[in-house]
Amino acid sequence: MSKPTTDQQLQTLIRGCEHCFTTEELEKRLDSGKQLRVKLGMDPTAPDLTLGHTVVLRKLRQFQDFGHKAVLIIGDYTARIGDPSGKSKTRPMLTPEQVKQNAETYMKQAGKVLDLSDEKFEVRHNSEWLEPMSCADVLRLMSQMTVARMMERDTFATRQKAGKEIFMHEMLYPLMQGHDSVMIKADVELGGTDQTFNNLCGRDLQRNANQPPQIVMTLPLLVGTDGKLKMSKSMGNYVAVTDTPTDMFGKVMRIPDPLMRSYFELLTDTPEEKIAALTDSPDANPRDSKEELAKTIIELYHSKEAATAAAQEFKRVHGGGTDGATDFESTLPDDIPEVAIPADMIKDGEVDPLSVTVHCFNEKSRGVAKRLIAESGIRLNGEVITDPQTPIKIKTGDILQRGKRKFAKIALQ
RNA sequence: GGUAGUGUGCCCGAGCUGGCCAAUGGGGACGGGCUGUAAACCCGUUGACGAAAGUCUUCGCAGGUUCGAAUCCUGCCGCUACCA
Repeated sequence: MSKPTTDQQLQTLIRGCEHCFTTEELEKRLDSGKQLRVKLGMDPTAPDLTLGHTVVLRKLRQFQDFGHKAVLIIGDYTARIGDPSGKSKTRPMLTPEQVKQNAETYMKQAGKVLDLSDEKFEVRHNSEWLEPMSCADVLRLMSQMTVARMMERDTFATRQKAGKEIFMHEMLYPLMQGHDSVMIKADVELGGTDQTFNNLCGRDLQRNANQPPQIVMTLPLLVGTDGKLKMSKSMGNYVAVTDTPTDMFGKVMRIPDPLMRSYFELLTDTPEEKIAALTDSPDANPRDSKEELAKTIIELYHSKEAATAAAQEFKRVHGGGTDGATDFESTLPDDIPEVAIPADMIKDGEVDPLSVTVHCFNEKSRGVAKRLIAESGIRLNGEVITDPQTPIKIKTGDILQRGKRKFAKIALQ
């Protein structure tokens, strides 16, 4: 394939971005023909990647495909502050070992999207230059920003308004992140829209350091499976890139319909016309469109076969209008975790319903198990358990079910 | 440093003229129903132990008053606002 023209690159790169500061600069920089250094910051505290992370990673990959270099910054030093965008208060200080381990996991997972070859990928830790800074260095850094400008930042502004505390050191975060850009001479920095301020900071600092300011491209935040909040691990509304095909399928099928379009746009390469046909057309059956979405995503992180298999399993388990095979056995998912039941829990082949429930599903007390049973939420081989008192007969291979989608395969010991 | 206010269960937030408070309400979460395991909607549950009666632990922390305290008093700590 011949080298794509500046214009082709530009069109592809801009697509899907929320903002680009500025497109003209990007065009000029691409036109120079040199390999651009495209920066992406990574927080070493959250090693499990979600589809939310992949939105930015996919963009980075596009740059790589055009021959540019991805520069991953591991924010091992900035993690000590904690990004003020997050709500979490004090962050535990990470040991170098933890950072290393987290970074490895990250890379392993990011590798599903990125090209990790040396000529297109570089990793740096920001402790490399932040750690040795003297107080004078920090003063110099701080003198480049005014309080007023800092307070413009939405998270600071809203917190201020809400009467929430803001700590001085938090204001250092954007500066440090910007300083990273200076140190690695970034041409472009990518990030979610919540990073806009931080990334723009880099432009100012670079300008002051007589560097051409980086182009800042921000990508939309992926809404989580709950349909409301930004996808994040802490909110539990995420799909992890390491999720099994079955899990991915189930989670994607459960997203609210209106989210389909953005998922297609941000997470897949599906061409616009097809997206329109699947999501906007009145003929499109939303269920089928969503299945298509789920399969497309699984293909990206697993394989085509896995995608098809997951779809079939889903149909079978949830009886999506198939041949009426509704007996209990045939509607079980494939991968039910096996739970060993300790011998002392069993008496004459019977167990106390409360104990097994707590044991199999890790409930936090017998009280919640009791409630679940009272609410007809616990089933043994498809039969609802009605009385928490009556011991139940149990044998290896039995299926205990909690709610709609938690299962455990009994294994007596 | 001064003055005023405030600190409640996963979160927000009532209660605070003492007992009827394990503590109203909302959100979230969970379970059931309806569905396309979507959304919306309806019903229910949401401190621990107990079959239950009941018992225990919980309203920033530590003491005190009282038959009895989330509620009153004292000290401490945190947060907020105004003033300095």
